[in-house]
Amino acid sequence: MATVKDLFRDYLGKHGLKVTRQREIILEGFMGSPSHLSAEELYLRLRKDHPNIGYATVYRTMKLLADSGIASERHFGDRQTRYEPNTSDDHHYHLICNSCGRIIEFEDPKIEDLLQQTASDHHFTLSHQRLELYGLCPDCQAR
Amino acid sequence: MATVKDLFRDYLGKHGLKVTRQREIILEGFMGSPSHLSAEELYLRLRKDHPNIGYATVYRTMKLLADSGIASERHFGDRQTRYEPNTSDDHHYHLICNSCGRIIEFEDPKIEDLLQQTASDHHFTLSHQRLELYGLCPDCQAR
DNA sequence: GATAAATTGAACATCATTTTCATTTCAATT
DNA sequence: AATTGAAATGAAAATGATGTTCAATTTATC
Repeated sequence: MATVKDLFRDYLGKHGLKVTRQREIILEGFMGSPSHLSAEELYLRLRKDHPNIGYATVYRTMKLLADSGIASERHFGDRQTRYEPNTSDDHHYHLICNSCGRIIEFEDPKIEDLLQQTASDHHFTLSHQRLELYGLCPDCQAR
Repeated sequence: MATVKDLFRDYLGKHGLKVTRQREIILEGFMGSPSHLSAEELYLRLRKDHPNIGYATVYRTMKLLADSGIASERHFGDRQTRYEPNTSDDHHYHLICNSCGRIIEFEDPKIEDLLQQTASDHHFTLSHQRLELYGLCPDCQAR
């Protein structure tokens, strides 16, 4: 089976780009971290084991991961761009706690259908979608 | 009936803030412009008739409009924060063309119900939500 | 109208991200 | 294994949206 690493190598090859030590390290670091990290957060994590990896390289590589379809860019409330690995069963949405920042993912085929229907009604062809619910999680309500 | 202007004055008064010429000009400019303008775009528009209004003042006032509930901040694909007037019949969503940037608003009570249901399932109390569909509008598909 | 507190505008600060550019690395070839 | 040209790297500087500072001005209240 094609691993994510293979996918990335493929993508690089087909675009005249090179497989480098840094890109492999960054991909591994990304796959082995919790989802929704920002480029900076990933940089800080990688730094421990790889103090020689540059800030800009992490930014550049995250863009490549997004371009290659391995990751998706996400924007939540704050300023930073966050990345999450793309799963094959694509569409999921987010439930975000305003207080503790907890992020819960969920899916809903019924919602998905309705969204697709709406797009069709307006004669749009959809590329991607964003759905986020913000509120207080049970724990934070308790306080 | 209370106009938006009255609402804003009220808000300012109750918070020990002052009604100034600039704030009134900015509010009027905002209400008289297409929705989804960024602070910078509004600044550029206002500048024509009011060359003496400062950049920072527009930013500050837009924040006030958001705080007072008159406007809502929105983040679409790009970096800029955009503002839209708050209507009383709150929840609507956005359909955005990747190519020409056109923004279409829509509502859907069925979707709204499903979202509310999802939040309940996770014992979340919702504060706000964000739903955006990105794709190509009919015109841009034609090209 | 005097007064104190809030606001303004211009310049500067900030924060995430991007770009520049000299140096290094990769990969295809001799 | 050495050559070579294109692409990548890292450090520093640039960028772009937004925030903040501070002296000068304006507003609301007395």
